[in-house]
Amino acid sequence: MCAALSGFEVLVMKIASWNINGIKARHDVLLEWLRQAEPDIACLQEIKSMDDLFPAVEIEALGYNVETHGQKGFNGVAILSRKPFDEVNRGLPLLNEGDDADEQARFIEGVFTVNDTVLRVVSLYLPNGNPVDDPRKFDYKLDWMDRLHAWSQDRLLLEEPLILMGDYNVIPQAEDCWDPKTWEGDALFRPETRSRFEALKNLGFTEALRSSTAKAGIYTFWDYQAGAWPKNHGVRIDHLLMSPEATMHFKGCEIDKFVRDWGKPSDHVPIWLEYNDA
DNA sequence: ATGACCGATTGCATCGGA
Repeated sequence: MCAALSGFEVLVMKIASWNINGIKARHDVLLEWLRQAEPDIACLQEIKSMDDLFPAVEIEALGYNVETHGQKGFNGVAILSRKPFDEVNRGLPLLNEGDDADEQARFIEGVFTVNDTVLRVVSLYLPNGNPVDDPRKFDYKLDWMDRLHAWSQDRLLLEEPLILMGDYNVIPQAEDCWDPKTWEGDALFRPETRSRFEALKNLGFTEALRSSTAKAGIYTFWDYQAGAWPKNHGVRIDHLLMSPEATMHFKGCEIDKFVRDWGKPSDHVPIWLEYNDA
């Protein structure tokens, strides 16, 4: 109201991340959440679909541009945006030339224009890493985190608003899970994993949720098994990391827990931030 | 009573997820 009266418009964008655990199984739930939550940008993980089979028609009918980086059966990420994409980059670069190619679709970057400035948004699905004694799993996870670190160092040199959002498969601290003892030794909670997440943040990122609250027991994932949801045995593994230039626009962070109570839910719930574009 | 999982695949069992 005041902004309108004073002659300039303050707009707040809603930018969300959600591991939907399969677009085929979650199509109707996703559409309902898009209608209710009305995000301006939504980063999706685990679409479990090839690009040309992604059901984009009804999503586009709600006003979204759709860009995917998918593969058959597993993984796969996407970005839905009401703003047009200026640029899309798929896949996280390798650390060294000659390294084995990464066949897994876990990373997509969208570039947008907001009030004549750049906004970069990444949807990422970091490897789970279990079991830790399998190098194809845990070493792959740690290597992927090293690649994300290197890519982020490079991007931060641009000094632009940049938001890295997604399913990190990282429990940052003991208070981010129901029972730390049950997670000891798990790839999501191993010291090698948590120290890499800390190192990534220490490049200069601000974690949206933790800049809003220090409360324990805030979760974004509840396993389908063993009544984890009704018992509130959750973990906080979906994170939003903001570059300094993005943090200046940060207004708040929320988790759409209510979606976990809907029929046929994903095991993750959406997490989103408000981005003041003035 | 005390909470027995879910999604994708060419499948009617297996894998991957966390």
